[in-house]
Amino acid sequence: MTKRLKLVGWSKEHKGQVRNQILESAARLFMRRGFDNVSIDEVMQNAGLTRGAFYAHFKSKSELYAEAIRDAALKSIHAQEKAPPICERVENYLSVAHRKGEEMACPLAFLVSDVSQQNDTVRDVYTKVFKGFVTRLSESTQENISNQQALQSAVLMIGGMAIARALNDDSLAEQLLVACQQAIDL
Amino acid sequence: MTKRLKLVGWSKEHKGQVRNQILESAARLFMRRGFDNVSIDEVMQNAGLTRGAFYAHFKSKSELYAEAIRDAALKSIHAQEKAPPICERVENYLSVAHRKGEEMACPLAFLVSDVSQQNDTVRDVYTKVFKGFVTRLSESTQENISNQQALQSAVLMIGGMAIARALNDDSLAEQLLVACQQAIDL
DNA sequence: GTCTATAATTCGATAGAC
DNA sequence: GTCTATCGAATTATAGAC
Repeated sequence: MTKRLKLVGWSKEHKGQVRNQILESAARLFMRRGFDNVSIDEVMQNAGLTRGAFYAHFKSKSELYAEAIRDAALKSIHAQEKAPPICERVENYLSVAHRKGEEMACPLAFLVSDVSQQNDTVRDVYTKVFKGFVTRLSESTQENISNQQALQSAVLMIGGMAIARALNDDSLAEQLLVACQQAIDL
Repeated sequence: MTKRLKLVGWSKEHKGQVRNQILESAARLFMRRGFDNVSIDEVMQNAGLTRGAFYAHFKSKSELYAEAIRDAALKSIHAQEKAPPICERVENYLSVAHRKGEEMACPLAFLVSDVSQQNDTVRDVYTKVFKGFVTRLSESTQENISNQQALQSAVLMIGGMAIARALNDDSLAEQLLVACQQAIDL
């Protein structure tokens, strides 16, 4: 079903688009239900394809998972950079909307303990994304904050969101998110 | 295979022991690999039994998961109360040993995102355990700290440990744990 | 209460036609 | 590259003997 226009070279572009569709479908599903509760069949259906086509793009489910995390992180960063003031970014991150995970979603918070059960490749991607998160946090401040302060803020954001998502008490969760906002002084 | 001594009434006690063995086996396995990567068969084998006996103690895998979290939390609390000074408890919690999860393990940190994918019953147990964690934190201090301060400290402990476990960089993880310790002022 | 046996699914990955 | 078909493996839960 590949679009093949030899004169225009549409094929390569098309494959990139399909790969992107798979990655977005995967990120959305993995973020909601974790690695094990998402099947390749489901990912491909949401991308408008069938199972068989999967292995032309990724060599395993685990590789897809790692790439989906990397991709979701890049897009989450891209979305964040529309709100330049750092305090506003923190508010957006620690928002009720983010907790519900309907729009943007940060894999660092949504998949913490999920990742800690995965192989080294996946955990390497997570680690790299986390380092980027911390670096961007310290570079976004006017006074150069210490690396330790950036780490603390990162924990309050990522950890706070992760815990808020686990709680089955909306009121307590909101209270928790506010407390984390207050604790972050940048 | 039940021990039935009608005169002594050993049977009920025996069932309690078996249930406890299952719960401990489950907690250890769930904490390491999450809900989906642990089979009932495995849990029962580690408890010295076979699959079929499982449903005489729990009505589903999900119920076992909830009970295992509750049980692990109770035992984790019991272990913590051997170290009265609150600062020492924080150090123990944010230790490299805890991150490796070989001895005690806190389900709040080890299963955060795992729980956020489970049903209301499981999330209710998690929420109740979390509330107890926060309450005990504020009551352990000499000056009555605010509820907000207790929430912030809880996030730094639980969230910090959860993230440290996901990272595939021991040095960075240790740095993170130290940063969380420093941020907690009780 | 515990065992063996099995029903009923589900899923990851591969093979081969187009 | 994408499809259909299928293998092989694993899992939850139940049934029935002891």
